Amino acid sequence: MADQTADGSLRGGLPAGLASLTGFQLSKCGWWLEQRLEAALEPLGIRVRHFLVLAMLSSSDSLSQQEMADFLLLDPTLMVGLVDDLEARGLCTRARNPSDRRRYTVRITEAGLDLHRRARAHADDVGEEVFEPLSSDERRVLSRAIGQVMEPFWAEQKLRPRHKSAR
Amino acid sequence: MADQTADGSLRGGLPAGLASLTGFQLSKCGWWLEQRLEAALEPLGIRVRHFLVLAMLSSSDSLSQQEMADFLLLDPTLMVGLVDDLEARGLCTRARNPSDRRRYTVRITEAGLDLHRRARAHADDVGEEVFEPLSSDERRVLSRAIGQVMEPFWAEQKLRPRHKSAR
DNA sequence: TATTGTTATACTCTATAACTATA
DNA sequence: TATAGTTATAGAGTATAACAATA
Repeated sequence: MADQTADGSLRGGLPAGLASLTGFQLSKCGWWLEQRLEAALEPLGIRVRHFLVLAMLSSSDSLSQQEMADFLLLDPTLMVGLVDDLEARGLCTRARNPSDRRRYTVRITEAGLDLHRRARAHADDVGEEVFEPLSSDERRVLSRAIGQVMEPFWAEQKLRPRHKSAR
Repeated sequence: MADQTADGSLRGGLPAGLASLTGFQLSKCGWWLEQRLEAALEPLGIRVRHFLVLAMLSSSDSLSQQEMADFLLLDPTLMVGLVDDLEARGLCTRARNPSDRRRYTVRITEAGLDLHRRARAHADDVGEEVFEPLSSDERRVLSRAIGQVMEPFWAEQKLRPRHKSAR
């Protein structure tokens, strides 16, 4: 490992034993991005998870609460309050699915699309700032690599029975 | 965005609105790595956070509990029990720092170094599996990119006063 | 007066269990 | 019998506050 100093720490002061763990750094990077986005979304009156729901709905005609819980790796009981919040603000609508009346058909509204656009702009800004040390080429490689790494995860996730999913 | 299907979802079924958020994927990737490592370390009788403490100590002569809490972004009160656990198993030692008797001088033992080596091997195995879709070149680029992105974070973290740190 | 480490407590968040309605 | 959604509750995890010892 390069950039190592005499006392075993790297530039920035992180001990080498930690700095050399890509998983640790990646995990904290995800945490950092989330914290910054949480702060950036505060003026819009939503949390990151609301934004993620809007992001899902913005690219799908409609989704059920269960489907959304699966994608976000959240417990289905948490989706209740989440969709409640969005519905109360007119950002999405809930309607019973005619072909399976147990399910809701959740759809994003015009107001929801608008808020999503603004929130997405904030998310992109945060990404710009956090990934600023990288060249645009490096950013593309990073983005593509993460997507490629996660593909088998999402595929496996899809096959897993709901009631046994470990979160 | 490539690989998009008619209904707005990507291969693997993740809605495009989510899949295109690198931050979301990166965040879940960190979560996935952590979950898998948690499971891999169970036979060793330690959790990921114990491993991270050992990893720090393995590359430093000694550290105080405060320093370790800062590096791991954990509340200092949590370090008490964590070091308790390790000390009880003979994996580290606690001694008062002679030059500042408020601080502990936490040092890793031979048994601690041995357990760290075994845990690190598990961590590397998990990394191998998760990053398997990438070429070794891509892995190097990814690892280096994450480290580069996080450098300013750790530098800023170091400067931040302890009692005001937001976690 | 400020800081390290500690304990006990309060709080936040999430999962669990039980329920209704649909299938 | 199983699943979608809901509610209330219990549990895990974390931070907060207060303290002792030291600087």
